[in-house]
Amino acid sequence: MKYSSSKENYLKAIFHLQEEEGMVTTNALAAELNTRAASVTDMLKKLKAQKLLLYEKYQGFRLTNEGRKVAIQIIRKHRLWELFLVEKLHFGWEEVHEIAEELEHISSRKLIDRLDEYLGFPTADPHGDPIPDAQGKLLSRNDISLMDFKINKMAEVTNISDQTPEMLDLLKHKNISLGTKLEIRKRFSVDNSVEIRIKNQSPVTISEHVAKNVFVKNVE
Amino acid sequence: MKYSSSKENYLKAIFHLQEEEGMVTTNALAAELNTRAASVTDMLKKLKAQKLLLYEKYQGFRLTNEGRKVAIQIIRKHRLWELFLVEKLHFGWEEVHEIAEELEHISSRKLIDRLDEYLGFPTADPHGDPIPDAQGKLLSRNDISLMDFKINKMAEVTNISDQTPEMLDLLKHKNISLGTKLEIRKRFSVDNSVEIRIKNQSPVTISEHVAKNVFVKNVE
DNA sequence: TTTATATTTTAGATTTATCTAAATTTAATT
DNA sequence: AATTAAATTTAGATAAATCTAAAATATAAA
Repeated sequence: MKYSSSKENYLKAIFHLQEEEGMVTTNALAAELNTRAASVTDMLKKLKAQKLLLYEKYQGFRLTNEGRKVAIQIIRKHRLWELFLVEKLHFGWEEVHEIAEELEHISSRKLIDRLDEYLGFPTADPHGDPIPDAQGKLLSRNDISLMDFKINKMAEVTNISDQTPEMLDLLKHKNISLGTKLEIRKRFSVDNSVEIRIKNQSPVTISEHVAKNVFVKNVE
Repeated sequence: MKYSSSKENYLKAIFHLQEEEGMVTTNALAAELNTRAASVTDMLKKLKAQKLLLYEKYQGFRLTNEGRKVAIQIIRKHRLWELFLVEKLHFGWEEVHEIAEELEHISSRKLIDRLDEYLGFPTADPHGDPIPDAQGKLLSRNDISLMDFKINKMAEVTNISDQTPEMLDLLKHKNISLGTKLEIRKRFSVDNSVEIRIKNQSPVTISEHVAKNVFVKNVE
């Protein structure tokens, strides 16, 4: 089945909000898609009619299995294209999102499977997000915000969720990038800032905002 | 400026018909785009309003410089993507057209210039058609239909304009492909068929239809 | 050059995705 | 529990791209 770019964007946004926020509301979805609540309601009805969404008015909504499947395929395409742009065309990881927003709607299944193969069946995109495989299996990310990570344990940076140039500038300055190994030395409850230490470097402090947007995983 | 995929398709089709047929008519354009004459008229008005087309009703139409420029950029994108699909993702040249029809509407200029670089600034796509450069300069194809080629002179196949599976099947069977060197031995005026001979092979006859769709260039 | 035919254009609908403003329903607060 | 506020949905419009059927224009044939 083929769906319009607009429908695909709705499915993807619902999927993401479901994952991250648990609950999805009409308003949240409107904000995410830069549109109006009324437009969202219109589309929810269409998605329901196509059995991509379980929806009763005023009672909330969630993706059907089919809707979820479609959303995951879009995410797969988005992330594979992002990786292609960074790895093969040497784009910066901060500039690929927008282009991938367009590329993810190219429909050919064969194209995306070939691209996957060409890239060596990668498991994560340039931001560290997992790439669903051809069967739509999405490895759950076992990473966690630095904000929530335990103290005095070695962590490895797997993901930066805020990709603004300002954030990237700060991280570069502090020598933090994907793969950086560090540990939390101290938390300051006044402002929720944390002091971290990168291997063989002197400790630095990062703000709550930064800590919330840097994701790490355990390193034994 | 950004134009809808539909507008881009119209511009491209007008450009192609202009090149190949000299004159473009509303009906021819409708046929090319698998749409109705009335729809074409509607769009012609919109293109005129955007100064992409010179058009007076009932008096015919042609692209403005701007319209031509846009069309050439679409063609550049189409051909670069086709080459990418064949060279990097190992698609057969007969299966890439449809996918490139979608990819050609991705808007990022930087993307296409990077792709161009990645492919080594190629000058022709997998069908032998020239790829316009970043400045929109389109090398004129110096090839000619086998139908019109002179007799008893060595020719090299540069292009197959009818890409249907039936045509490709026939060409494969007769050992004709891009780069094949052959010469015309005889023309039969009854049915406009031509007898050709590929180097070191016994002569074969091809129909008018086939000869019209196989393009060749001179070989000294 | 008039008539017949073919081509092109207009008029009026339809579909998809949007919007604003008003109405409805649910949730929160006194 | 009644009222207010917030969230959601409906009603009615709009813009883009398309369509069919009818009208207008141009071209070809008698």
